[in-house]
Amino acid sequence: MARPRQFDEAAALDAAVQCFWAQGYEATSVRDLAARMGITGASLYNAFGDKRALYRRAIDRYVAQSFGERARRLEAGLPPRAAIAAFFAEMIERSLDDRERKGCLLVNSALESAPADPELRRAVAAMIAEIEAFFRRCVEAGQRDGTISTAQPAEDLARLLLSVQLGLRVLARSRPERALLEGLVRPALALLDRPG
Amino acid sequence: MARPRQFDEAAALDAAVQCFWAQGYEATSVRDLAARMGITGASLYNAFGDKRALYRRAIDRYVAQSFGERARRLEAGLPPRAAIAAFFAEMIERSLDDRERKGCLLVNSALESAPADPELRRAVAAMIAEIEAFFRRCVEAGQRDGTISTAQPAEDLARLLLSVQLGLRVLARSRPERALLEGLVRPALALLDRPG
DNA sequence: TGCATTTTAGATCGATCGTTCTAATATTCC
DNA sequence: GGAATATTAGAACGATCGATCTAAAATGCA
Repeated sequence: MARPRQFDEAAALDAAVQCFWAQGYEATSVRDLAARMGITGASLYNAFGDKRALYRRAIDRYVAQSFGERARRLEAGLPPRAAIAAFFAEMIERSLDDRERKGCLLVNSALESAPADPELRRAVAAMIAEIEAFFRRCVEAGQRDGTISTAQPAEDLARLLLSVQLGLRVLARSRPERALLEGLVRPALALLDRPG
Repeated sequence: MARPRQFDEAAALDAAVQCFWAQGYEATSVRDLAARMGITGASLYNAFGDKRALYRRAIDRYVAQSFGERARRLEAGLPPRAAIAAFFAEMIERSLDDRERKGCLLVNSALESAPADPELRRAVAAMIAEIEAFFRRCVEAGQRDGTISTAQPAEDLARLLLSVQLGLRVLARSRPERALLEGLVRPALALLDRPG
């Protein structure tokens, strides 16, 4: 019927992720976005709606690619206790390799857009709940096969791991020091080994 | 020699704290600030320099009043293990009372202004290090008097507590649920009790 | 009281914000 | 090939951004 889209929508979305990730929502202008995405403002609005809708899609894509991929891979390939350890180890390496100090887009947007947009807030909360659910599945499986302590309920241990992960992401943006990050993960993992 | 300042500088700074706390740096305009502070734009620039300098002073004031006050009070009035527990308990209550979901201004600005302003970044990192030092003093004192486990080095335990605190602050903004926050603190405190 | 100095209020600066509009271009179906 | 339609590029919109300027008002010291 009509002229097909000339640019690669997925690649453009990846570029938008980079923008929002590096600068945050407010500090990223639509002109920044269009330039990095290699399209014009009109095409951006035509293809993605408005800035807010693009942000939402960028977050979705980021979470699916970074957390989703890692959770699936580790949960399928490693025993539960090792999957948790590997999850944190990968996060530390990612954080230390992050020269731009971008941190985690999900954590960033959890803070930046908390009060403003209720719908986005709910979406972010749901994504954080998915991370919690990953930890919980690992802890429960580890408790069943005896590799993780049952001194604390799986529910609470998963919540602790979640908060450690979020805290690590915050800390890494401010002080990306290996000793600091590895030091805090050590006692968290030791807690899982506690006899009970 | 000249006309004295007509407005209360401390009160104006408190109002600026409220603005930056609720909306973040980028989303707060100088006009917002001036209106909430009860002064005009010219007075704001005259008394505080520019928006960035005001932000910096607001963060300093916030940290001195919220964390500084609490750390001094708890460290002086409670045994170390109890001081840590009380610190987290107060933080949970504050988070659940926070209807505007403002979270912690220090954590917020650790993420929002991480890449932009190196000087501010260093200042925020130093303030976070002060929180770490508070935890470390408590853990070391508790290990000396036998109320805190020595199975993990005080250094690592303090880092874990720091990351749990930061994570709790992030989580509370997204999901301010008592069961969630209390659940994650429970295993963190249990780790301190571990025999060793 | 009068001079020096600072703070005030409000207009105003150029730049940039998110968004939309106007044409021109390119494509598919008939 | 021609009509219909979507996408393109770029100008343009009003609003708002951080910051400054101009006077007028108000104070402390002589």
